[in-house]
Amino acid sequence: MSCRVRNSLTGAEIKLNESKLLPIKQLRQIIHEKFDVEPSLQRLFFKGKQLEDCSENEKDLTLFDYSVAASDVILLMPRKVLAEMETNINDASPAEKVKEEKTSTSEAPGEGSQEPTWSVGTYVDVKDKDTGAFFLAQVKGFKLNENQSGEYTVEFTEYPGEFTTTETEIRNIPRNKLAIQDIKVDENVVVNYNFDNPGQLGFWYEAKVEQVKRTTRTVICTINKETGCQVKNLEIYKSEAPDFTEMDCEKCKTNPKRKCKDCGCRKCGGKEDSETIMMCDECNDGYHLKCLGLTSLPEDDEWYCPQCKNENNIVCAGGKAMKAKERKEGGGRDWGRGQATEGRSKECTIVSKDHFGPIPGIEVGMCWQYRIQVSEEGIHRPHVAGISGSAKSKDRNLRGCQSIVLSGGYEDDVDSGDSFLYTGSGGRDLSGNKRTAAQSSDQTLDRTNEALAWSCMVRPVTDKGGDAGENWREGKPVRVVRAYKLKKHSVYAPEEGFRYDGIYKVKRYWQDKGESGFKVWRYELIRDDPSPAPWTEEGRAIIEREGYVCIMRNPEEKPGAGGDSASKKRKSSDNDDNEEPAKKSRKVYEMAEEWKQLILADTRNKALWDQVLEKEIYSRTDLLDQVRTVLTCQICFELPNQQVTTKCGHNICQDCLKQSFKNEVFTCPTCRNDLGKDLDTNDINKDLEAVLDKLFPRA
DNA sequence: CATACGGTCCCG
DNA sequence: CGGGACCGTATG
Repeated sequence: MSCRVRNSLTGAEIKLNESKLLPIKQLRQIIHEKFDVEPSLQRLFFKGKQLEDCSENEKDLTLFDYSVAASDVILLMPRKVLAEMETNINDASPAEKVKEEKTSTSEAPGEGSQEPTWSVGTYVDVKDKDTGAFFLAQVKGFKLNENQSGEYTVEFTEYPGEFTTTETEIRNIPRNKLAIQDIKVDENVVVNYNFDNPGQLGFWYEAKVEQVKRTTRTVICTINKETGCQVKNLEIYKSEAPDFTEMDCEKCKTNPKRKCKDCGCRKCGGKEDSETIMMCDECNDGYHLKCLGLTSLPEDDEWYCPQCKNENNIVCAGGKAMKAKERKEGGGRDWGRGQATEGRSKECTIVSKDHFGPIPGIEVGMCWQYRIQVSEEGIHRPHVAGISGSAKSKDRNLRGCQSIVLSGGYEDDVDSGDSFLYTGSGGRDLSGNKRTAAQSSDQTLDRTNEALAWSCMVRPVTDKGGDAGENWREGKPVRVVRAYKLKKHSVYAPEEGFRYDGIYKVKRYWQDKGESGFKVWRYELIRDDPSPAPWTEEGRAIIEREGYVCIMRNPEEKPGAGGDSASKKRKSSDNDDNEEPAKKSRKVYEMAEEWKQLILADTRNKALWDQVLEKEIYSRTDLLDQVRTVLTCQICFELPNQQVTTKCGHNICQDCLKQSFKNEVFTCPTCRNDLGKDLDTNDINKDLEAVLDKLFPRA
């Protein structure tokens, strides 16, 4: 056995020539000798696990127990005895004058009298030169080096001794978690990643986003020049890198005081008056208005720098359009950017994919702008298909159709509200990558057609059809959604979007000759739902009372046009004092009174709830997203279970917390505050539990 | 791998 | 403004 141990903070490594049965206790002794770190201060990691001396039944654990193989590397993270970390952990107020401390490194600032970005005493994140990961540290001193850039002395919380580092290696502690929709390609973010064992908890790194996969809520990014690192959405924070490092300029090290044409104005190199720097929509280079000879912002939405304007005789709308042209010859069309092809940003998990019957939390009359949202809610999962279900499940009870959508796409459909005639799918020529087409052949009783037949209580299911007669209610419950497009054929269609109309049952199914002349499968469904239908007076009253409105996916966008003009012409300036002329009133989501009461009752999380409620929220989904974002347990990255609320105002699963304490990690996983050993891990926040049970009902 | 009652932009 | 072409994506 010849594995290695690496000291994560110094980068030093030792090679072990011991047996696989080396007890962890003895490993600690070896490390003590070689690295001079006492066993009690050693935190040893392997494949995301922290090595422990013995198992629960007091048995000594060995390298073998952790499956450490030759060529593997065990990481040593020395732990400094946690000094009372006092206050101001998150108080990284920039550019505060350094107190005239006696620190050996503190010299009289040079003539430029550059001020430090971080003051002495501040807790910050500092990049470890060896691993590239960021660790909590305290600023101890500051001076200017010969290159006129700042040099700091810092002390890591978990490692003894002082280190010098440069401004570019220091960040404010990240504390803004990013929702998946707020993560943009090419942006810098802070992620938790484990190089040895991706997917497991690791260290915090700064990463550049390559790709956002909203379907799986994961992000592919580049960490330490290693591309393709996959990170779960909930582990991603906004980078707190100071503004001037946003591009990480190679030339000037993004020093704000130095002129640089790469990261400043292309013409003069200056970085002052950043709010008057315009960015070219083609090459993204910046130019001062004054350097262009302009006094005000141009009227046009797009703007191209002199170079790009000259290079392209036909001014084209930037990268996107160019790419579309490259993709396909002839015409240069630009498809596939719409909601139809966007993919899901989340998946309903409160019920399984093959769940029959209503979805907890989804009421008759609720309405969404796009099919994809209906899919996200778990009501009707397929993206395009009208019938959801399978007839091929091993478990006969799972054969059937969970849901259908009435979209008016089949001419043989007849809608009478409380009952309707539905047409099966297929019999269409979809070649040429189409999603719909005219009937051009006979439909067969397979796939989803067969599934829908299984929803009728008649057995066996055969291509002779079936009629349940009086017993129609014994069929499987089918969730029914009506689309606005149905308006053409039916008065029961919603005004806009896709509306959940409740449970229907398949009374009978039979083969018939369709209007097209080809054979189609037809189904009669009858409503069987305790909630009144949306088109009845009673139903309308409920919709009114509960405030169900069509939930828009992009509330910012006008309902009509699809034009997207990201009008961030200017470089982000911290305070936009030129207020937009009174925004059009948008429909804001009003949550049910019952929810509000429960939330108010959770007084321990008042700050957190205030934070959620002060945001502009447009829909129930929106609200749940926000709640999920602020409440996610930072250890397991799920919504907390049996959660304990810390004094610093964060929520952790009881089990996660206990495990953390067992590993002698006593810092809050969210803000790294010292939780102290006196936090009662049995003090479950029942008030929060009540809210979570209501907002995220379990199946 | 084939299928699918979306959604968008282009064009007439 | 309406119809045609056709894109990515979830599902079985």
